Amino acid sequence: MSENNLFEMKEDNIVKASKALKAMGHPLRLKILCVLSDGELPVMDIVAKVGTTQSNVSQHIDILREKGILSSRRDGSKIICQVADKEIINLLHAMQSTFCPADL
Amino acid sequence: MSENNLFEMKEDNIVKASKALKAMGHPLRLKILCVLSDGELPVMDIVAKVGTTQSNVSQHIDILREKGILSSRRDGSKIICQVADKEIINLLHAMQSTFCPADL
DNA sequence: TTAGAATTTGATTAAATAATTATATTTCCT
DNA sequence: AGGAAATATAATTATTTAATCAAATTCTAA
Repeated sequence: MSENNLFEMKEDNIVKASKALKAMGHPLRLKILCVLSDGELPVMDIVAKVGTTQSNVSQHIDILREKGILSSRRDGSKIICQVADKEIINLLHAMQSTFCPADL
Repeated sequence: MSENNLFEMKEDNIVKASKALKAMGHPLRLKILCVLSDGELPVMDIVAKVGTTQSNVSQHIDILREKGILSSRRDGSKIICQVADKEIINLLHAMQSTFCPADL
């Protein structure tokens, strides 16, 4: 009987999930998440790895933070960033096997 | 030794995945995928379920199709749509448990 | 072969997003 | 206190994206 669609088709759930997806669906932001996939890094290191300006990275980090996908803490003068939780890491791995199966 | 970031940090992989994510990261498009999560449906039925115009749905379906997330076939006068493959379904389930854990 | 349903396409306009540049803030160090 | 490093914010402009509406296709069935 369970005619149960994904997200129960509840508007709130769908909006929430689509916001998170949109946040991850920008090449620079996805790259930032990938760079953080095996550990936390200060912003300056992320900037060095992804190859754009500090300001640009900072703005994108903010977007990821707002959506709860990335978290950060201060350590002295640095802000250390990491993927928010293990669920997101899992999700990233699932995406890798979905979209880049050849690279396994 | 394996300093291996997700997607191997290859630009191509990242661009490809982020495009797919962006395609899913729109509330109407995600809703369409959810509606299709337990089976194929003709466009008109999708329109009825998601509540917007036929033209709008058609355009969004097109975007999903372009990115390989949704596939369709003709059956008589109708176009029947379905989620492209099981990997995508899995991904949608992973997203549900990541973003809507309360609803399990 | 024409009428009519189902779907797509195109044009227009409105709205959201992104990159850039410059400026501000915070913290550390001396 | 004052200067330098690390990060954030703001304003501007360019680009994308979305919704709407009208017109065009494609197919079916009579």
